[in-house]
Amino acid sequence: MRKPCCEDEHINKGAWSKQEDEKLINYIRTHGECCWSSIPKAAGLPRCGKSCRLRWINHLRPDLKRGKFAEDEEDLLMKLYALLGNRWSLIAARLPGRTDNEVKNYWNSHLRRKLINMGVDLNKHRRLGNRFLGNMNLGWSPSSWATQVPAGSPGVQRCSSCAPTSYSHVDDDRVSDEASSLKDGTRLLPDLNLDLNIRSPSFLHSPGGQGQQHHDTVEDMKEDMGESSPTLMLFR
DNA sequence: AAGACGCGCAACCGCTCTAGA
DNA sequence: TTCTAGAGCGGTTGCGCGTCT
Repeated sequence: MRKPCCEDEHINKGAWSKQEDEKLINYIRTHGECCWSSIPKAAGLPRCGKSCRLRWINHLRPDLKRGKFAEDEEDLLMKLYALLGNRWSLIAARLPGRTDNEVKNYWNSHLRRKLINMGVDLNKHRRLGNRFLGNMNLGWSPSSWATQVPAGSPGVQRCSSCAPTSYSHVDDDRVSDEASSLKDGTRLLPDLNLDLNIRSPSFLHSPGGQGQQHHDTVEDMKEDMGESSPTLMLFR
């Protein structure tokens, strides 16, 4: 029987109060993000470390972008879901200012329904294999990502003894189980490019190259396939 | 006006993974 | 090598709010 992480009866649960938020923000501004399990005691918060971490990551970080998803974010989210599946933290890492929880909620409440309404069977949908990925320009590199996402939140120092937390880097290893097996054991995701320039899948071409059409852009594909939404094609 | 219903979001739960002893 | 604690993740739940009847 697993012991609950917050079994202390003095631990608060439920919505955070303004005072609690302020305590946590002040503590992290002073000491950095470090050792979540000790933060509640050190900051004088009647919360468990897990709860503090979640509150900070999902609501208090200064670099968060709130509000409705823009159309391009929505489009990128669909592409990333097609590529990564329900790895929300990885998807969120590629949507600057968005959290995994936010991405997950948005997917479940908006996009899933949208796709279902469009007749996309998400149960049938499986993550794309190397057929498709091999034709996508996934030129992402950890260094390029590092230039897009700061190593820490603006104005927030990091404890020198601690590794960065998840949103400040992309956890390549955790992607590896499926993605790494896609292409001769070569890890693909470290090369993921946020541009996600999609080239038409080779399986759409005639195999011999005779009469083979080369689609350099999504627009080309749309023209050829008469598709209104290139992203939707990922789910078909 | 009020009760029912649905939706969106915040937070919790329980699991896996990893690092250190 | 094994054990343990902490961190992180995805799934699920519960609450508040808006809309509908």
